[in-house]
Amino acid sequence: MRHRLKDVAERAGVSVKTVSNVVNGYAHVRPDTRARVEEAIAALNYRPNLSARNLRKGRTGVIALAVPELDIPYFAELARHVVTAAAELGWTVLIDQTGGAREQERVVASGITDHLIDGLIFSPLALTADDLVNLDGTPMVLLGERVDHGPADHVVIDNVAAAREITAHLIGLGRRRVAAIGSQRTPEGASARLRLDGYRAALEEAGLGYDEALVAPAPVWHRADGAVAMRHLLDSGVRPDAVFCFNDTLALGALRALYEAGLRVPEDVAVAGFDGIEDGRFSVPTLTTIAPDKERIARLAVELLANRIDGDRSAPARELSAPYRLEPRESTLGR
Amino acid sequence: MRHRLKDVAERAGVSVKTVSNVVNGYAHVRPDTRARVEEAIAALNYRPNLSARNLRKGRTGVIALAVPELDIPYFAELARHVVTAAAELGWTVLIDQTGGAREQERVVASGITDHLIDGLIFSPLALTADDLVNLDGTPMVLLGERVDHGPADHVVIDNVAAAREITAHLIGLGRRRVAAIGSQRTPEGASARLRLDGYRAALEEAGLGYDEALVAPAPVWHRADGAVAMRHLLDSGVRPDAVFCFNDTLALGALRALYEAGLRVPEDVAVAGFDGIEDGRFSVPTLTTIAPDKERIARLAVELLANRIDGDRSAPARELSAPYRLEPRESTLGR
DNA sequence: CCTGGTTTGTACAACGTTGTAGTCAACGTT
DNA sequence: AACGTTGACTACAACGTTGTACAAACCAGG
Repeated sequence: MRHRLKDVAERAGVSVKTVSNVVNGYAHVRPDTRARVEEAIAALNYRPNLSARNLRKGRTGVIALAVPELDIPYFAELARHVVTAAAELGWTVLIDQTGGAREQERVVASGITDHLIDGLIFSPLALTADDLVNLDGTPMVLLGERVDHGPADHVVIDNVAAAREITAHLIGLGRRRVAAIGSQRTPEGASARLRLDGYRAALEEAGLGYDEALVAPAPVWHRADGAVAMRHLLDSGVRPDAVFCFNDTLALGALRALYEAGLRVPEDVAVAGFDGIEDGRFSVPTLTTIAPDKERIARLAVELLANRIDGDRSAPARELSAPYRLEPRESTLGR
Repeated sequence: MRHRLKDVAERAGVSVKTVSNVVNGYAHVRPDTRARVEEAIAALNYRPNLSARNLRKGRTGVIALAVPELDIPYFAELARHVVTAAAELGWTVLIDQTGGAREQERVVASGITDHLIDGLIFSPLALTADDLVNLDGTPMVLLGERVDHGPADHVVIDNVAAAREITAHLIGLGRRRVAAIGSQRTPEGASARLRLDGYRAALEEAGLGYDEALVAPAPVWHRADGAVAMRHLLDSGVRPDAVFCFNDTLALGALRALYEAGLRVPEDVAVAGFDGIEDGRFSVPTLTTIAPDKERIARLAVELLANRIDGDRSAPARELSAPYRLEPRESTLGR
């Protein structure tokens, strides 16, 4: 049985609005009145109807987080932090899975969730800036760099610098044939492009040539794709002595393929990933990676969104950068 | 700029209700009227206000999924399937993280999400049947077996039989000192209790004694806890030749600890897990596990909830069982 | 050409909440 | 004693939608 303000009001012998005032913490309510109302609220187990409140206020208290897939650990970990950060500001998070499909992403971006959400935190894979023009004004914060300088707020990490740093780490270990796994030819694969740029920059800085044959594409970045790409590299006869995988799941797949091929990591081939997922701390061997500060990313995104929702919606788009850390582990250092 | 039924009505030269009828597919609208209205809807990019619709209809089209932690792979994978299954029935899923804390779980169960959701799919860790009496009628489906025969619908898998089967698999390989990792003494740890029962049953069936010293507790079931428990077993000098871990993340931690101790898997110690998470297909070695049919679990849960929401709310609680499969891999079979 | 039923459309109220405007009493100031 | 100010509360309307009740236009059959 659900009760309404009216039921509480009748029980407490006051007007509906007074109950509303108590619920919302309005100051000018006599203590004894407040007590009576609170007693009635407790007795009836009253809970406000959010639909009605939203209708009246034009706010829902819900934000959406759209990610490609929840069972990619990076996104799951990110989601956890977003939910936590949002909860601190009194928001509930509704999670959308886009599957990374452009059409689905466009539907989400154009507000499929309708008036149910106050704002959107969006980690797009396939979406381009063009797809974003059609927004009907729902505030949005983008994560990652796939949509370069679109019309919305961004939280990014410096993919180029991070990729360069981890590639330099491999080179610093004395490796000379450093492969890369995860390149993408599609115009949407901006993260892949940036990480490839960083990889290339590090090679050139070290005076090593860029060799197309050492770069293996991966249309999707799952474990299985990493394993396939690694096998492909080994079969092609190029014999790398190190691999930089553009994310951690690719790297875990690559580790698996190397194990199956009877190669030792890092003695024969050093392996590095990107994302800093929890798995990498327990894999055999543990995985060297670039660990973006996910908590910070989530917090910045939520704060940007809050500013946009509560503040000036026509203010120019902001771009904030989150820090990352190189975490060297067994897959490059050995035990 | 957001438009309302009224705006569309004015543009099409009809009443608000007629637009509403078009939007809701009401049959008796003349084709030319319908066309005019649809033109206006398209021109204004009209989207219904869900808060208002919900207020009027008493339905929100949103269900919640409450899980302990999203970055435990099992729950992330489950969440993905629930989101997919719900989408097919036109529902949006709101994901709640309870952290497995009893207080938080109670808050969620008692309807923190208020009138925003039509129903709840709940995978509780710490909650007991007593905590569930206070529901204000929001339909709920429980996953797992932590709350035995509570007042709500359940989707379960046969934990005892599954645990017995995988333990028997270890024994069938000739192992005689089969340890277990993940027991819990708290009254809430029902899954742990059931899996321990299955483990014990398999031992007795094989004529092997149950040895308390071979059972390592793990208050939480993360990778790190599995590693700690495994180290503890090794240090205690009991020297198992196989380990059944009560979930896969514990098992991955155990694999890691065995690797650090210089022991070979499965030659020295065979390892088995429970949950069938994706990681287990790519770990070194790959992980033998019990794989519950998560897609089926999600689908059954969504269907049970749908029946409860649309149908008779006072019907007796139903309990459905989902199948599982033993998946033997390298961690017990070798390569 | 009337009758009775169906089709197509409209007006109004209601869902539960909160913002605005207002009432009335108590208070302090001049 | 008359005044404005403040505190405590209430009545009413509105948020955008849809169910109910009804009116008008249309159709078929006699």
